[in-house]
Amino acid sequence: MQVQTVAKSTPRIDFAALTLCRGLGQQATSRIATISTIQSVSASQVVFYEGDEADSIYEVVRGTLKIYKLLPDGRRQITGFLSEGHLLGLSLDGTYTYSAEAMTDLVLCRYPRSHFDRIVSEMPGLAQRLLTATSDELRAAQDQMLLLGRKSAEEKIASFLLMLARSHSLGDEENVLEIPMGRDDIADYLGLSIETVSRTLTKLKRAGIIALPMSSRVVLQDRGRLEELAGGEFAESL
Amino acid sequence: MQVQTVAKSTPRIDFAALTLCRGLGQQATSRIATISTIQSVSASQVVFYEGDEADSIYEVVRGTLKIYKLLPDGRRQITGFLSEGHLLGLSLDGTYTYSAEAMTDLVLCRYPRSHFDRIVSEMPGLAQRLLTATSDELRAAQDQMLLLGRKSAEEKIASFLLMLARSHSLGDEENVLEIPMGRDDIADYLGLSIETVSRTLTKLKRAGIIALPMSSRVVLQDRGRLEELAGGEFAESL
DNA sequence: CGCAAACTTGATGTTGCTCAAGCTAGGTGG
DNA sequence: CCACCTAGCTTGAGCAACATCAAGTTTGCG
Repeated sequence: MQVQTVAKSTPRIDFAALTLCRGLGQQATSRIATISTIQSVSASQVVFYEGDEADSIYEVVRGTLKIYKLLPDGRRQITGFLSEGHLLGLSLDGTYTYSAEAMTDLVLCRYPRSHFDRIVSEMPGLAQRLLTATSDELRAAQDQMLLLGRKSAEEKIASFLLMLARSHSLGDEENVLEIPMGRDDIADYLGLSIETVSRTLTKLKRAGIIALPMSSRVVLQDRGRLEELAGGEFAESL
Repeated sequence: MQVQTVAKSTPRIDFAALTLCRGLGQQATSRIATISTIQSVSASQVVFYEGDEADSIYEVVRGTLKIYKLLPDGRRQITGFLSEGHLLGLSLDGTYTYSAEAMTDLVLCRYPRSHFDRIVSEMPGLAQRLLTATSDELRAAQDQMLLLGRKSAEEKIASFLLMLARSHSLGDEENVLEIPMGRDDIADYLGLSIETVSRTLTKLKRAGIIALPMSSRVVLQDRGRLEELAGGEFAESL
C-alpha cells in the first residue's frame, strides 16, 4: 500500500536540527543519522494508510501533511495537520492507526521501527523528548475534542483561523494568513460540510471580521471579535 | 482551588502493581513509594481544575474519574473516563489543561511534579512506559475525534456501548453492562444532548438490539448489529 | 410515604447537511 | 494571446438531525 516517491537526489539534511536530535550530543546525532533515510514525497501522495504495518516512524523535515481516519462509507476526520518538526507513526501495536497524506511536497526523515526502538532504549533523554512531543499532541487533541463536540460552526471556523494565525505567527505580515488547504480539508478537520465552511467564512467577511482577497488567503481585520467568537477556552489566555 | 478529601486512614497500596512501577525493579519501586502519597477522594469531588498549577501527577489506584474541558458559557466536553491504572496530570507547561472529577470514591497515588521529573530522568525505562501510555491515550483521542466529528447520534451511542463492553470485558456476565455514569456525562462525552442520548437508547431498545432493565444497566442483545451501527472503524477489526 | 434527582417522552425550533446551480481562477491548447 | 475547460469555491432552497423547551415518569432515599 505504500505509495511513496523517493527523490533521485537526496536533499541535504542538517540532522542536528531534527526534533529527534535536538539537545542530544554530537555522537547521538550521528548515530541517528546512520539509521535514518531521507525520503521525498510529492504533494497529494499518501505516506502510509491506516492499517498498514507500522514499520517506520517519520519526522517532517519540510512541508505539511495531514493525518486522518476514515469510516467505511468514506466519511473522513482529519485529526491533524503536521508541519516541520512533527513526528508521526509512533504507534504502539503493529499497524498505523491513521493515514498520512502529503499536502505539499515533503521531505521526511524515516526511522525504521526496529532501529528506532533500540535507539530509544539506549539513549537517555530521547524517550523524554518523545513523551513531551506526544503529550503536546494529546493536549491539542483534547482541545480539538472540545471543538468538535461542543462548538458551533462559527466558533469552529473562528478557532481554526486563530490556530492558523498562531502557527504561522510572525511569518508574513501580521494578520494575513495563507490557508494551505482546501475547503474540503477544513471541513473534515472541523467536522463540517464544505458548504458550511464556505458560508461561515462569507458570514465573517460580511461582518467585517475577516477579508478574503482570494479563497486561500484570509486577512484578520478584527482579531478581538474573532477571539470572542472562538469561545475562548482556557488555552486562549496563554 | 484544590478541593480534596484526604482520608484519615490511608489505604494500603501494593506499589509494585502500579502502572508507574510495573516492570521496574524492587529498588525503583520503593524509590517511587517514598516520593508518592496516597490520597482518597470521594465521589463527585474535583481533583483539580483546568488552569490550576500542575504540581502533581496522579495515578488512579481505585475508582473512576472523568476529565473534561469547559467553555466559558458552561458547555462541557468530557475527554475521557479514567479508571484503575490510568495516569493523569502529565501536562507540559505549568497548569493542568483539563479538570478532573471523581465519579466514584477514588484512591489516587500522587507524585509531586518536582520529584517526578527527577525520577523520570534517573530511571531508564520509565519515560518509555509513560510514552507508551500517552501514545495510547492519543490514539484513543483520535478515535474520539472521528466519533465527535463524523458519527451520527446512533453511531455514537453504539460505539460508546461497545467501548464500555470492551473495558468492562470479562468481568460480569458477557453482554451485561453496568453504566457507571449519568446520561449527562454520556451526553458530554459524545457531544450530544441528554435527551438525544435517552431517545437513542430507547430506539436501540425498541429495535431489540439492547435491553435496559434499569437506567444504569444495558444488556447487549445483538452485538453484531451494534457493531454495524457503530460504523466499524479500523480499530474494531482488532 | 413523600420528595428530589434522574430519566424519558413529546412538541417545536434551529443548525447545519444535502442537493443543485452558478461563479471564478488557473491552466491548456489553439 | 485568448477562449475554453475544469476544479474548487460560493450561493440558494429544502430538509433532516439534533437541540431546546416543557411535561410526565421512575427511582432511590430520608
